[in-house]
Amino acid sequence: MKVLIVDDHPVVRAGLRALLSATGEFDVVGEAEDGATAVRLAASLRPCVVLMDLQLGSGVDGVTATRQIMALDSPPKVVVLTTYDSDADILRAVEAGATGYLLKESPPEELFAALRTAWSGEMALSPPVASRMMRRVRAPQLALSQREIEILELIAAGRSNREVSRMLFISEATVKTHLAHVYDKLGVDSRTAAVKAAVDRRLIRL
Amino acid sequence: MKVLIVDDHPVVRAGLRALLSATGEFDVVGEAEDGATAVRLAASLRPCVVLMDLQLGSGVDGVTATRQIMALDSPPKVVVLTTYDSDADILRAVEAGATGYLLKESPPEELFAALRTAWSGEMALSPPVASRMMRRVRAPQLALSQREIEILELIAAGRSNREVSRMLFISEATVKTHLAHVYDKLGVDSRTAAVKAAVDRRLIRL
DNA sequence: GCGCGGGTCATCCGAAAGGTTGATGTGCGA
DNA sequence: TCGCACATCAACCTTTCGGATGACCCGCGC
Repeated sequence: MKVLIVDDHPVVRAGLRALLSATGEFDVVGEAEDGATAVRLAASLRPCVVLMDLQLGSGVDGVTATRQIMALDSPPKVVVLTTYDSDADILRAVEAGATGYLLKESPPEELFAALRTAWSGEMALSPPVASRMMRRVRAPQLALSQREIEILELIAAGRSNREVSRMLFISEATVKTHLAHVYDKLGVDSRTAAVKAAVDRRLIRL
Repeated sequence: MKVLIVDDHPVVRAGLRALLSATGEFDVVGEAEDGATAVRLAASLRPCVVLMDLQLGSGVDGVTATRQIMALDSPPKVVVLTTYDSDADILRAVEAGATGYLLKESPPEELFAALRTAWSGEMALSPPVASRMMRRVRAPQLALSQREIEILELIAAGRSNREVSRMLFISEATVKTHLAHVYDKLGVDSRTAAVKAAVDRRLIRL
């Protein structure tokens, strides 16, 4: 199975290449350290599966790269391999077209299994990720909407309501309304407390 | 050269093992996924060098594990391999007795070189790390005082100025004065932005 | 002694944030 | 088709925050 590795850490790339190659089952046809290279190599090398880290140091991030790869002709499957299991990351990755989402804390066997599953076209989620998604559908009143997460992330980045409103092309009143809903759902009454609560519950990442 | 790998991510561990073993120069004699195991294996396996990640998921963190390993009889060298190059992390690791500090974004050759250098007893710092150290000795005025950090941590926990003032038995005016100094030092103009800046620079933890 | 940084406090004011209520439109599933 | 969640906006009001001052005390180093 032809695999393309995308990670901004050379050590991790080399490690993954060695790990996958040793099985004999996987053939690492290329490596990319940034999003642009990833898209280019995905188009030219035509791998079966792209193993994608979400945290790429500079330039295009993993989600954008995934979206661009899925826009190719007969695109490969994309399996996200990352450190964090925040709602925001998972949602964006799946929305961008990722066929799998697993954590670096997973055992290697799970990685192999996820690559096989993804290649067959099935969605491959590691247990912690799957349980997060389950909790999300079971308790939708505690979950923030994508818009609310989007706004809360900008708040967490230190932006004012006005800045957020301009960045999202909406009115300041709307930002305040969304934030009021966020405060209500998280049981807090200030932006800073909301950020902490959201980080604690892994709804966003700082 | 006998190496012990300490990292909480099985995928990274397996990758590093494959990478190091492939050189023929390094012999991975063991792996540990947490600090306690790391100390135990360092004592029983007697590796030449311990390759230590600072971010261990649960239990003892990498700095503490390093300190405990250095307290052993004829301890091995400890080389820190981590993602972040924050002042606080570097200082704590070196203070704990680490002989090397390199980033996961370094090329594999640098990793090999650092292991050799550390084994020979020399300090091995990757270039970005070394430059951070240099900047720190040149610009010590960027550091927050203990009191300022104490207040900023409460702010990061979502407390209001009034709550902080009552928790620290000082007036609200004093809290505001301290915060104004913090904003000035961090180059921001709101509490949320200050929290983000401080977390980014590892001045506080969330 | 004097300067300097740190910690403490106060006042005044404008800007920002938060609470409340109510309204409109859209999409989706029962 | 009827709700319901979501996203959008507005007006009003209170509280909080942030900026600009100025002041006092303490410990430390030159």
